[in-house]
Amino acid sequence: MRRPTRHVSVKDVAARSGVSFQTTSKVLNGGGSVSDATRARILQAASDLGYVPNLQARSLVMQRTRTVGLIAGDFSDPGLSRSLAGAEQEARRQGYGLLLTSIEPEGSGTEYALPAMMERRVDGILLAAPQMEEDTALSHVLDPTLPVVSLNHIAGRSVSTVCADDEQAGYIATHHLLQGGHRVVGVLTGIRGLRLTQSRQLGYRKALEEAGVESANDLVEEAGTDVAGGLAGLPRLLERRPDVSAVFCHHDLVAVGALTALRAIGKRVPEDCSVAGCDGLDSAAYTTPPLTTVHVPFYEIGAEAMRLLLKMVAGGSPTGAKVVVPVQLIARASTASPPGRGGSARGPARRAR
Amino acid sequence: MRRPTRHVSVKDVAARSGVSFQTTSKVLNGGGSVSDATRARILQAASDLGYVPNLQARSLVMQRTRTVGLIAGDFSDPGLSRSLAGAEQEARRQGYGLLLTSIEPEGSGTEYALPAMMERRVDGILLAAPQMEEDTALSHVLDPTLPVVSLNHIAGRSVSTVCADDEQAGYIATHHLLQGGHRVVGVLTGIRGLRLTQSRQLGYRKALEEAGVESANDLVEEAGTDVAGGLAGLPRLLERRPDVSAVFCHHDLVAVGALTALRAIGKRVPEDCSVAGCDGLDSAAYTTPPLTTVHVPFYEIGAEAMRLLLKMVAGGSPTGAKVVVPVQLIARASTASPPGRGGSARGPARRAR
DNA sequence: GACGGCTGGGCGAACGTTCCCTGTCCGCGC
DNA sequence: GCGCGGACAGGGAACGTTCGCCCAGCCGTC
Repeated sequence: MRRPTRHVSVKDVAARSGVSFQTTSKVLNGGGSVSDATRARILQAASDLGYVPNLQARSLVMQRTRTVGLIAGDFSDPGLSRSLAGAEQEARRQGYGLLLTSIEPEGSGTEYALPAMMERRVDGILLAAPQMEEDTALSHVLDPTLPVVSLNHIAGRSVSTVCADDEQAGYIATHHLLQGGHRVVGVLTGIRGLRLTQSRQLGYRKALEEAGVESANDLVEEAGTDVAGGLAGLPRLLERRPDVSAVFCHHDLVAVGALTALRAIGKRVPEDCSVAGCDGLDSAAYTTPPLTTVHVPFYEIGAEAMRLLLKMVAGGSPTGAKVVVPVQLIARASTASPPGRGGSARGPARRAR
Repeated sequence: MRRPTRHVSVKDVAARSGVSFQTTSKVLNGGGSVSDATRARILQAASDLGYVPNLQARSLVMQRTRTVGLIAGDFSDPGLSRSLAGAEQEARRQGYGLLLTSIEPEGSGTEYALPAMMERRVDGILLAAPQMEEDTALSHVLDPTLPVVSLNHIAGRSVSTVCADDEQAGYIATHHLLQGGHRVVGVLTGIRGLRLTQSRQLGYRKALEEAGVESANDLVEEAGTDVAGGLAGLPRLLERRPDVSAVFCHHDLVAVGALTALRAIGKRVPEDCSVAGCDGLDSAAYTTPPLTTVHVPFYEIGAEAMRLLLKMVAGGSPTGAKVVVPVQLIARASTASPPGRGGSARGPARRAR
C-alpha cells in the first residue's frame, strides 16, 4: 500500500534548471516570454528527468479535463462496438481521453455510470445505450450545463442525437422486396419500444402503403436483436401466416437466425422465401445465402457523434441538434422474386460486396 | 468558450452548514469524530446542494486516481471486444474508472496511447493489443513502477499476462480431427509472429506428432484473422495439397471464409472436407454447417486480467504472473470422418449448443 | 481542586498546476 | 540625468481535496 515513487513535477524540473517553477510552466506550455537560453535549459532538464505533466492538477485549475465519458450498452453488439471505435478514434484525434462505462442490460446507468463520470468531471458525455431511452430519471439527474450527445432518443430534456436514417432503412429494405414482386411481407422487429424499432417499422409500413399492399398486424413479430430471436421468431410468424414469401428483419443477426430456421423447416432461400436484414454487418456477406441488408455506417455515426460532442464542449454548441446519417441497400442472394413469378428482386443497390 | 458554471465544493457545503470545510470533508468520507447533529446537518446540506466530490482534486493529494488505462487493438474483433467487456465490468465492480484508447493497426501505441495514460496518472494499465507484442520500445518507455497486465506476450520487461491456453486449443481441435480418422490435416494460421499463432500452431503439431501423422510445411497456410483471409487462404492450401480432408483454422472467422470458399468450389462440408475453427464465437453456431470450434473464454480473460491488475494496484502484487485460462472443444456438424471412412469425428465435447 | 483523557472541531499545509501581477534590469530617447 | 517601456523572471493565489496536528471544553479521578 506504499505510495508509488513520486512523479517528477515542474518544481523538480525548475530546481534542476535553476529557475522558478512558474517560469518552467511557461516554457512547457509554450507561452510567455522567456530567453532562449533558459528555455533550452528547462527543456533539457525536463527531458533529462522524464517530466510528464499532470493533467489532474491542470484540470483542477483549468476547470476542464479534456476527457469525455462514454456510457455504452452491451459492446458485444457489433454495431455498438463499431460506433465505439469511431467515437474513440475521433476523441483521440482531438486529444481527448475517453472514460468508458457500460451499463448492464437491466441497469439504469443513473446509479453508477453517471455519478462516476460526474465525479471525474468529464467535459461531456456520449450516450450509446439503447436501454437508457426509457430512463426518465436520466434527464433529471443530468447536469443541464454538461454537453451530452446520444445515439439513441432520450426522453425529456432535448439532447443532441446522431443516428442513422432508420425509417429510410426500413423503407428501402421493404421496397426492395416489394419491387421483386412480393405481396405478403412479414417483419421480425427489434426490441419493442425503442426509437430504432419504431423508425424501421415506420419505413416498413410506409413502403407497404405506397405499394398498396396489406399491412396486417399478424405479419409483425417481435424478435429482438440476436440470432436466437430470429430462430424463435420466424416459426411463430410462419405459423400465423404460412403465406409470407418474404421477411424483413430489423437486425442482421435476427436474419441469420431466420435463415437457419427456414433451412430447418426445409424452406429454401430465396426460392421459397426471401430474407432481408438490416444493419450491414460484415458477417452478413458470408451467410448462406449471402444476406441482402441495409448498410448502417456505425463507425461514422460514432465519429460524428463525438465530433458534435466536442464541438459542444468547445463552446460552439448547437445543442439539441439532430443529425441523421444516410443508409444504403446492399442487395445479395437472399432475396429474389416470390415462387411462381419471373424477374429478379434485385433493387437499385448502390453498393455490394 | 466560457467556463461552465462552477461546481459545488466542500466549501460550499461547509458554508451552508456553518462548519469548516475540513469537518465537512471528514463527514463526507465517513472518518473522524463528529457529533451526530453536525454530521446530519452537513449531510443534509450536501444533498440539498447536490454536492459531487471532485475526484481530480482527491487524486492530487491521494496520489492515485482510481482509474486504469486500457490500450486496445481493433475492437471490432469480437474476441477483444468480449475481453473489453469483462475488463470493464470488473473495473466497475471495484469502483475503478476505465480510460480507453485504441491503437491503429500499424500504430505503435508508444507515441500517443501511453503518454495520454501517463499524463492522466492512471493507477495501472491493461494491454489488449496484439500488435504491441513486437514493440520493443514499449518495455523501455513504461514506468517500471506502474502495474501492467497484458493479454498478449510483451517483449522485454516481464509483465504479467493473462491468456487462454492456446497450445491446448490447437491441440484439442487437431486431436478431434485426427480422432475422426483424418490423416491429412491442413491448417490456416493466424497472424505470423504472434504468440497466439505460435501457441496454436504448437498444439497442432503436437497433436499430429502424437498421432504419428505427417506434419509438412505445405500443409500450413497463413490466413490472418478475418473472413477474407479464409476465403483467400483455403484455395491456396487446396491447390498445393488437394488431398487434405480436414482443415484446422486458428480463427473462427477464417473458418467462415473457408466454409464459403469450399462451397464455392463445390466441396461439401463435412462430407468432402472437415473444418474446425478456434475462438468460440457465438456466430460459429450459425454457419452452414455449424462450426466445430474451441471455446476461448474471452470475457473471463478480460475480467481476470483486470482483477489481477487491480490486485497489483492495491499493493499485493505478484508481478510477472502468468495466468493461463483453460479452453473447451465444441463439436458441431462441420467435422466428420473423411470420405470413405465410417465412424464419427465427434470427440469428447464437454459443451455444445 | 488540579490534572489527564476524550470528544468535537478548526487550522495549516500539501498535492501540481495556471494565471495575474509585480519586480528588476537594461537600453534608449528626450 | 531621468524616466520609460520592453524583456525576462518570480511571487502569490487559486483550483478542491486530505491529512496531521492542535485547541477548547468537558468529564471523571485522585
